[in-house]
Amino acid sequence: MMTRKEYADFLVPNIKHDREYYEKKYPKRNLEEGAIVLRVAPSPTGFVHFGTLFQGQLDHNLAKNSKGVFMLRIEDTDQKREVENGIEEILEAFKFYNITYDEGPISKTEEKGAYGPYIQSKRKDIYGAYVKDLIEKDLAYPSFITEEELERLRHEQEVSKSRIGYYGRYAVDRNLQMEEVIERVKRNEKYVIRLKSPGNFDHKIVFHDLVKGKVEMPENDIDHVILKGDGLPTYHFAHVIDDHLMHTTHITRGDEWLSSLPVHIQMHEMLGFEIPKYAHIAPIMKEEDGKRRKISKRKDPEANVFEFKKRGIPIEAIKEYLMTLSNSNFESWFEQDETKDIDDFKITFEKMNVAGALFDIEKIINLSKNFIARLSAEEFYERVLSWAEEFDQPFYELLKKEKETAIKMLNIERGGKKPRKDYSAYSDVYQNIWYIFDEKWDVPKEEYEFDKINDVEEIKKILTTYLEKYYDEKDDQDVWFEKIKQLCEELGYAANMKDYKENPEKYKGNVADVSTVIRVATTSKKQTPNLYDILQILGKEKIASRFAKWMK
RNA sequence: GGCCCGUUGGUGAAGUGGUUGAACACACAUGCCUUUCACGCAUGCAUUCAUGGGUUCAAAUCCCGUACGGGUCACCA
Repeated sequence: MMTRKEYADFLVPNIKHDREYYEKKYPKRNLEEGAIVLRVAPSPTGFVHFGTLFQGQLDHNLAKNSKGVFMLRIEDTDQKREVENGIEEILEAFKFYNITYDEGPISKTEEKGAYGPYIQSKRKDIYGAYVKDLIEKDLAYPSFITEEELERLRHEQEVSKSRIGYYGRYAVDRNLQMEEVIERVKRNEKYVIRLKSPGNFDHKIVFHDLVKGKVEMPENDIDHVILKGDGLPTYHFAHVIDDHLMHTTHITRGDEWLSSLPVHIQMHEMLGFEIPKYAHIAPIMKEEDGKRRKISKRKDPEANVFEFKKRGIPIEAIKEYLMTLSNSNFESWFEQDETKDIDDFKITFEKMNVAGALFDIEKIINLSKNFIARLSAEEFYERVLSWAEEFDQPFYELLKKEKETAIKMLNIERGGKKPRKDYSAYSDVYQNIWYIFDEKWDVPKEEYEFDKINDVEEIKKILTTYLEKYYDEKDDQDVWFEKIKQLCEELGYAANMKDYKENPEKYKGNVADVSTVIRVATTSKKQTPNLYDILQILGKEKIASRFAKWMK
């Protein structure tokens, strides 16, 4: 006959330390009053999800503003779903988005912080210690029931319209005698460890969630698996143990977890742990066929944070968006002074929306446009350059070679109170500036976007007259435009729009039409930033050679 | 099906019983400015807060029912 201690050791063998050891190893944190401890805990099961970033940003902000601690923990207890490089991708994403954590893995083998390991698969001994403690106290038991049997039970319950699950009279293994268990284990039968739930479904528990407010739910009476057949814990158990030992004060997580709150509370109680505060965050939604659903890794490319990097949307824009989703009053706070550090905004749980917001790429693009417009030409250039290095190699080479021209081009109508807002991402740049580079300047005549004036003789006349009689590199913009007007008058076009609108029949056309001819001849496009600036960047020689195509 | 959570314009939302004639931002539309585009400026865009009932002198705000949407009921997180 075994003692309960020996029994626990028999069921969960090779555990080096006991519960007391770990309790002592991870003492209470010495933090300031009001400091909160949070963690983001993604699973390495694929690309990094937008929601993970959202939560990371949120937790980081909350921890920073309370002088608390923000941790990154990797929840890799599902070996079947784990993907190669999953952990590295998470680390990389946090690094790229510049969301820094105080504790957590910094590579697959290294980590920082005194409450680790921060990768769950490395915490097996810890979970084992606590499972054994529960078994000793007869609060957990081995269960031999197979998946097929469980499936049958489920079916039975469905037919009899009973509540589904392994609980109460259905939880037959909870009554197994020690002798029988030992016998079956020795016969090599597979088993898991289940919680011996003391709950009663007819009893209600009332809980206060930081986001959802008061929540009332039935007590948990299901004997959930806490240790799986592979020796790793389930999420429920790992969460309770880890957040207890890491002294997490506030659990932020997606609201899909709300319904398992009763289990988690129960586990805390059974283990004698203090219950942390919970904040169940609404997921980011997506609309499809008039229906809303959670944004999904599989169906929605924009759920992958890498997509924004690839598209060249500044991380600052993404972060602003995330902040707005967290607390909508962020926007007006930030508007007052867009140079301030967004981390200084204090997010509060109270202001978080209880319902899931629809993902809005238009809003992100708008934020991105505004952010890019505020950048100096030099900084914008550097950002585009490093983006191109990774995603558009030929453009990268060109930018490097033609740095000065590129910066001049990016600088048009930049700075000042009302900057241009025509770049929504780094990937927009090439299509807007390519024509300034001689290397790219080889446009077939049919691609020129001449508009109202498209008669070759007339074009030739305008260009020739302009170049020979009016164009002077040294003119400032006002003089330059005066001369364009003079050109118009000489050739029978209205020099200003008002005159033209009053008496359109008196003129061949107007100053806009004439400007368009010059614009198209130099850039091939009828829509460009300020023509004067473009002509200045090119210089007389290049202008002349570009005009030449039409002057033969 | 059981158990939970939610519902204010196309979108994010403000709103916590009475100056709400429902802020603000994005999107959209129109106009102005203008050498094109972009910017900027102006105007418009929910006669009403899913819906039915109730409480109240007064409801988007409080209560109840209904509908719809979402989540969960795994040895996945």
